[in-house]
Amino acid sequence: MITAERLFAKKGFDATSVDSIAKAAKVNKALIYYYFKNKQDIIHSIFDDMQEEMRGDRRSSGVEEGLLIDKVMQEKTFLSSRKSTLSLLLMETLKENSDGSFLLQIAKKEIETELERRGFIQNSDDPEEKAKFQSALVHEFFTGILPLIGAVILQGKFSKFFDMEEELVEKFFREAFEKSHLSSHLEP
Amino acid sequence: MITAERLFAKKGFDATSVDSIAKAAKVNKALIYYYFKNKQDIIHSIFDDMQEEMRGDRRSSGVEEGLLIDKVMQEKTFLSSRKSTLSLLLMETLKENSDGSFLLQIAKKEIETELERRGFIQNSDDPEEKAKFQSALVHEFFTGILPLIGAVILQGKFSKFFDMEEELVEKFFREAFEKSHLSSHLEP
DNA sequence: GTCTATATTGCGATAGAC
DNA sequence: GTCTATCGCAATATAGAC
Repeated sequence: MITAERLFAKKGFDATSVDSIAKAAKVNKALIYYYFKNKQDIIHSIFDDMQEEMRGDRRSSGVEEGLLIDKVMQEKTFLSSRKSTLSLLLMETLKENSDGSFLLQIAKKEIETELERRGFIQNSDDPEEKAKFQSALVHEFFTGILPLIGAVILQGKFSKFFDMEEELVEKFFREAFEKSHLSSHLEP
Repeated sequence: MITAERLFAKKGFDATSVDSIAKAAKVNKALIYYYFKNKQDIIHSIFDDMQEEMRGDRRSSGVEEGLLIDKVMQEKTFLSSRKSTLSLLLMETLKENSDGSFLLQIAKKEIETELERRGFIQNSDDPEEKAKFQSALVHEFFTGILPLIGAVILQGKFSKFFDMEEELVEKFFREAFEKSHLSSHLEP
């Protein structure tokens, strides 16, 4: 499945044949159809796995102390280990056909955990509290998660295209993210 | 071609057959191959058109005065009119196979124009000046362009998923973008 | 320039032996 | 569970009449 994931990320889901997956994974194609109902089922399983992994509290390994930006960059490093899945997830989300629920589901979980930790109240009856929560939700998704995912996926292409060392891009991204998103965190 | 663009954005490039394009555009399939060398040539033409359109100074119609955030939201409205192309562009950029040059080329043009307007010096011999420019480049791309494009493409899905009025999402995005990206604009 | 018809290949999916 | 062989179809692309 990890082979399929890599191929999907490379050429896109629709341009990747089950034949090529079987060949790359050195297994028989019929075997794939023994474990997966059809091609869609493969990508579906990949997304399910990702969702599961995000649910698990990998943050337990992280330090609770330290600068916020350090935690974010640690999160970025973790996401980088799932770069292929993220690419694929975003690609499929962009299709108008898709409702984007896989990506948004994962983002929702991440953001809500984060916001509750910071003292925001979800599902409040007070319209003002609710608005604050929604505002923070939009803020986190569009100026937090999106740049982060974008950096994970596009940093390499960016550094090649602009002929900059990847470490330099990483450093500048760190500064930019801290100055823009992190410094604009709202109080609940 | 605008029909092809819409279908590509809907199901993705590879999942869209030339047959379906011909049918949707109510033209003969062979006619498409008369005007375009092959399927790739269609998407290539779409991207070329986009690049051309971005080169044209549509900004001439915009006001020079007014709040920065107003200009940005005006830019966002313009980009929304090219939502399909943007989706397609981003989808193709995400493939590891792609070098992402189409999207980055367009972004480069946009950012460099913007940065020079703000007094940054490109291609300076002074390493400090150069670093400032590169830092701003990273800043603009990852915390400026990316959230903007993301909002154009995903705002609709976001509002459906979280059951919020699209106008409300738009309003919160405006606030978030102003507080995060715009307020962190660096001096040259 | 625009159409019909068709060549040709590649792909998803399955049957059935072991 | 794992393999070979193959079916059926859909997709890209072109030939050639008008």
